[in-house]
Amino acid sequence: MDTAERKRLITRHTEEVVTEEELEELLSEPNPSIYIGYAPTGEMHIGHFTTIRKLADFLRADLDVTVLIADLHAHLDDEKSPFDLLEARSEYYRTAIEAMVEAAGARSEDIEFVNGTEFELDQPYTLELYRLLADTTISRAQRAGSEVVRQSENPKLGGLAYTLMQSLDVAALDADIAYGGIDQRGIYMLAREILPEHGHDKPLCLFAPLLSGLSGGKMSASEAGSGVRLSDDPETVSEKINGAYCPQGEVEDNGVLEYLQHLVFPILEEAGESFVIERPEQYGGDIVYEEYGSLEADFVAGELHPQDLKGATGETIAEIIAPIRARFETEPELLDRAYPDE
RNA sequence: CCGCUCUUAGCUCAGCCUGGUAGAGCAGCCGACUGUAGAUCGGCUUGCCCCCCGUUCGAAUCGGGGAGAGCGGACCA
Repeated sequence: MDTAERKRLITRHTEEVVTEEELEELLSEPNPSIYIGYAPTGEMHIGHFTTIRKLADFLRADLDVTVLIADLHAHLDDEKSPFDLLEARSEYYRTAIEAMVEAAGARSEDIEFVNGTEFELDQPYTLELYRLLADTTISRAQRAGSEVVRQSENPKLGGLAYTLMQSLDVAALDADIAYGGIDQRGIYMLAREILPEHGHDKPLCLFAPLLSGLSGGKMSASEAGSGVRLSDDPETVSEKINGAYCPQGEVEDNGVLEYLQHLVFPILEEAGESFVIERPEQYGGDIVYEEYGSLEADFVAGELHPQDLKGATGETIAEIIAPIRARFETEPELLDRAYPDE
C-alpha cells in the first residue's frame, strides 16, 4: 500500500489533520503509532462508534493503534465516575470498544489496550506531571480543557490535572498521532505546545467530527434522549430517531443528517451497500441513495421528507449497532456493574 | 482554628422575618396543529422542603445539635 492510500484511509471521514505535511512525513517512517483515550464515564453511544470505527482504518493503514482507558481521568473530571466504579466501567468500556472495532471489520486483538492507572502512577510519569504543573498557568489549562472537562462554578483542581495528564499521555504512550473527537482539540494543541518544551516529540493530531444530539444541541452521555445508545434495541432506536429535531430542508443542527453523513454512509460505503428509503407511492415511491451528497441535496431541495428519512435511518442504525448490542446481551453484568443505579 | 452564607421538584430558585404539612421558570410526559421533529397552543406529572431533637394543636418556616457545600479571616514571632 502506498503512502497516498494510507493517508486516504487514515484521514477519510475526519474533521481535521494537524498537519497534513507532518502526516505524510510520518508515513515514510517505520511503525507510526496512533492513540485515542477514553475516560470511562457515561454509557457509550453511537457518537463513540463514529470515532472508534476509524480504528479499523488505522489498522488497515498499518498504524500501531493504542486505546487508553483513562480511568483516572474519569474520576478527575468532577468525579464523573465514582472512584469505586472505575474498574467496572473500564471493563465495560474496553468490551464496548472491542465490539465496535470488530463491528467495523477489524480484529480487536490488533489493538493494544492500556489503562491509565497502569502507567500514570509510575514515578517518571508523576515527576514529569509535576514539572508540567509547575510550568503551566491555570488559565492556560482551563482554556485547553474547556470543551472536555466539565465546567462548573466551583471547578476542582482535578480538571486542571486532567488536561496536563492527557497531554502527557501522548508522550508516555509514545504515540506519534493523538486521535480523538474535535472537542479534544484544545488539549492536544496544548500538548503540541508544551511537550516539545519538555523534551518530548510534538504529536500530530487527528480529529473526528462530533455528532449533534437528536434534540438539536450537542450529544451528551448524561442526557438520556440526546443520542442513540449502543444498548438501545431497534424499537428504542426508531423512537429516538423519530423524535429527533429534523426541520425539513435544513442541514444545520440536524442530527439525523449528521448520523447519516458520519456514521451510516461511511459504513454502507465500506460494505458496498446503498441506502434504501421505502416511501409510499403518493410521496414518490421508494428511493435509493449511493452516497450522502445526493441525499442531502434532495433533502435541501425538499424532495425528501424527514418522516420518510427517519424511518430508514432508524432501521439502518439499529442494524449497525446490532452486533455491539448482542455482545452485551451475553454479558449483561458488564453494564449492570458499571452503572449499578440504572 | 474562627466567622459568615447556603442546602426546597431532574435543573435554577422563590417561600422562612409575620408557623396553618409547598410554588415559579426551565426540563419532562400527553394531546392539538403540521405527512417527522421543532416552534406554537392546551393539559399533566414530580418533592424524606439535608438529618436528628425540641417548642407548638400544628414546623420548610421558630430554638438546639449535626452533616455537606461555598466564601472570608486568622495562624505564618
